[in-house]
Amino acid sequence: MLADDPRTRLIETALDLFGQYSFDGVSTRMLAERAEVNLAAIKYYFGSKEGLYLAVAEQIVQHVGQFLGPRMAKVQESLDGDELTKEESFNLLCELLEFFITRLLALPETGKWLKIIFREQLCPTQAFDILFDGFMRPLDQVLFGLVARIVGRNEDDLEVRLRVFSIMGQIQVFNVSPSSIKRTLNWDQYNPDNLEAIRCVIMDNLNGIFSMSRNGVCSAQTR
Amino acid sequence: MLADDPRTRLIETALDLFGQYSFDGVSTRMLAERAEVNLAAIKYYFGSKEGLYLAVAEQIVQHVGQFLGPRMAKVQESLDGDELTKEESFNLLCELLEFFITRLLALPETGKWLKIIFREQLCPTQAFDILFDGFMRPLDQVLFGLVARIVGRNEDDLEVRLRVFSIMGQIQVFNVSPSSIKRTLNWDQYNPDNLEAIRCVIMDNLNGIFSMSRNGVCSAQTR
DNA sequence: GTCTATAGTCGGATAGAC
DNA sequence: GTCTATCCGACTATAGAC
Repeated sequence: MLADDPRTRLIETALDLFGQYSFDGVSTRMLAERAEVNLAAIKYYFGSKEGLYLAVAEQIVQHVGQFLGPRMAKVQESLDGDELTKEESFNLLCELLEFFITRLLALPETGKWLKIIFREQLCPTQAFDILFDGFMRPLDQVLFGLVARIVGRNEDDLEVRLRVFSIMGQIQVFNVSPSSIKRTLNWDQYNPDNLEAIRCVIMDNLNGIFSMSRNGVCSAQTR
Repeated sequence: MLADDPRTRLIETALDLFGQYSFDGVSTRMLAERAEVNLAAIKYYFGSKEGLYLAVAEQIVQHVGQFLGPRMAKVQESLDGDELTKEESFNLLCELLEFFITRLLALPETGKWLKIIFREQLCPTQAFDILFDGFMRPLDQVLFGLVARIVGRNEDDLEVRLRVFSIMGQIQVFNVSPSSIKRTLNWDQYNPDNLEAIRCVIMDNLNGIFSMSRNGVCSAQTR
C-alpha cells in the first residue's frame, strides 16, 4: 500500500487526509504517523505543512494529466486539424462527458482529489493556481472548442463558455452534492447501474440542449 | 452592523467566519473578538464551538426558509391542487430556477451559507442533518413534483430525480466553482449583466432538455 | 537522511470573582 | 450574565544527536 520512499508516502497520505478533512483539519503529527515517517520529514522534504499541501496539488495535476491527457490530446488534435463537423464535435463532446461520468465518478481515488479541488474553488489558496493552470484551463479550452463548433460560434464567446460551465455543472453536481443525492436516492455509493442511469440522463439533456444547433439528428444513445 | 444581544452577534459572526474559513479554520478567540463578546460566552450560550456551529446551521435553515418559503409554498399549493398541465409545471419550474439565479447568486450574504452547505455536502457532520431536513429535502420534493408532471412520470421515478439533480447542477456550478469561472471569464463578481447571461443560457438549456416532453412549445424567454 | 526532544505558540474549555 | 485568568493539551517548527 505505502510507497517505498518517505517523500511519496507523505504526498499520498496527505492527498488522502487533506481530502477527507481540510488543510486545517489535519495535523502534521497525523500525517507523519499515517505515512509512517518521522515528524521532521515534513520539514525536510517540503519545508512546511503548506509546502506539502502544494506538493499534493502538483500531484493532483499529474494524476489528472495521466487520466485525461491522452483523451484531451486526441480531441485537441481533432480541433487543430480543423473542419470538424457539428455532428463530429457533438460526438467528441459526448464521449468526453461519458468518460467523466463512468470514470471520474466511479473511482474512489478521484474522490480524494475532488474534495481538495472543490475546497480550492470555494476558498482559493496558492494551490488553486497550480490546479487551474495544470488542468482546469486546458480542459476548459478543449470544451470551449467543441461547443463553439457545435453552436457555430467563436471559442471565446460568452454564451459558449457559459454553456460549457452549465453542462459541466450537470456532472459535477454528482461530486459536489453527493451527500444529499445519496441520501435522497438511498444510494450508498456510485456503482455501474447508478452511473449508467446518470449517463443516460446527462446524454439525453445534451441532446436536448444542442438539438436546435445540430440538424435534429440525435446520434448519442440515451438508453 | 452587529446585533444587540451577544447570542445573535455570535451566530452572525460565526456564519461569516465558518463560511469564509472552515470549522477548523476558525478559533473561538477569533469568533469572540469579531462578535465583540467574551470568550466564555460561547460556552455559556452554546456549550461549545460545535454547539455554535450547529446553531449556525439552524440559522441557515431559517434564512433559507424566509427566502424560499413563500415561493415554495405557492408552488406546493399548485402541486397539491393537482391538474397542473405540463406547460404550467414547466413555467413554474422556470420561475423557480430564475429566482435561484437572479437572487441566490446575486446576494453576497448567500455566499456565506453556500460555502458552509457545500462543505457539509463534501464532509457531512451533524449539521448536515439539520440542513437536509430543514430545506434540502422540501426543496427537492417540490422540484421532483414539477419535473414529474413535465415528463409525465411519478415523483419518485429515478429518471425524474436525476433530471432534477442535473438541472440544479447547472445552477450550482456557478456557486461551487466560482474561482475558475470568474478567472476564465475575467469576472470579479456576479452582477446583473452576468446573471442575465447565465439566466439566458440556463433557460435555453431547460427548453432543450424538456422540448421532447412538452409539445414543442417554447414559452420561456431565452433572450 | 533520519530521528528524538523540545521550544514556543495557540487551541478549546472552564473555574471562580463580580 | 459577564468577565478575567488560567489550565492543559495539541499544534507547527526546529535544534541538534546520530
